[in-house]
Amino acid sequence: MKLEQAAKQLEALGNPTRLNLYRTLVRAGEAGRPVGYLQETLGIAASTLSHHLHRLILTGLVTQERQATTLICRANYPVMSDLLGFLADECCADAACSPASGEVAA
Amino acid sequence: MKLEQAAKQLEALGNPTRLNLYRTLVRAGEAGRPVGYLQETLGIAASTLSHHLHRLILTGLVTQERQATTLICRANYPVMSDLLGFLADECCADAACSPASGEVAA
DNA sequence: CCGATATTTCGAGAATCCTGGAAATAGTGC
DNA sequence: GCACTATTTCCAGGATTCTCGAAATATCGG
Repeated sequence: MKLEQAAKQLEALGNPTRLNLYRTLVRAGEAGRPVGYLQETLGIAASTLSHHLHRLILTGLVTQERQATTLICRANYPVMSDLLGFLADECCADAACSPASGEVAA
Repeated sequence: MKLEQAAKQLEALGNPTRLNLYRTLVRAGEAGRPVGYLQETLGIAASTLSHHLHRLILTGLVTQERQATTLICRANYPVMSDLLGFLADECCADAACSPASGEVAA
């Protein structure tokens, strides 16, 4: 079910700490950010950060790559793009909501 | 804080029942749907629906209007549009993410 | 192999959420 | 005002979340 997955991703972003975390990663771009850097920047316990990071990774919104002892985290753009696509398609909120995909009212 | 509000709205949508509910309202368009209709369609207890509806209304994603004894619920497009705007602006996930708003990496 | 650094897992407490039934409230029509 | 329908509020139980500290794990440099 696509809806279930979208809900999970929205829920993952629906927490101030995680949304802030995700935003930080998006702004970091392709370079990504090490976990330790994020921990200092966000000012939360390492275990707490690990927990939130895990949730974002589970939904696919964030990926990790190991570089020696540090883990680099990156925002996974395509997944977010998919999510926005779902919202536009299923829950279109724009005035330009054309009846392109799926019956509008049956 | 805009981030706090965005997180609240994302959290409101981050539940399968509520996302489905919201989608139903979006598809209903300007006509909206009465609470009772939603309750039958979604197949959940009236009190449960009322609870979820309340959350969506608190975040501004849904509005209600009374028509005699029934309450008509409608998706509040501008709020969703604002939310998508925030995501595009702060957490841009598109390849076309230009460095228009805010420093990209400082 | 050992010490050092980076990160996760474990355990736990407080808070919040989700769900539904029962009772209360709001509004209508007579 | 009264019966009636539509909806919300109250209550409660079970599940999940959020947060952190302490301990465990992983990787590197020597």
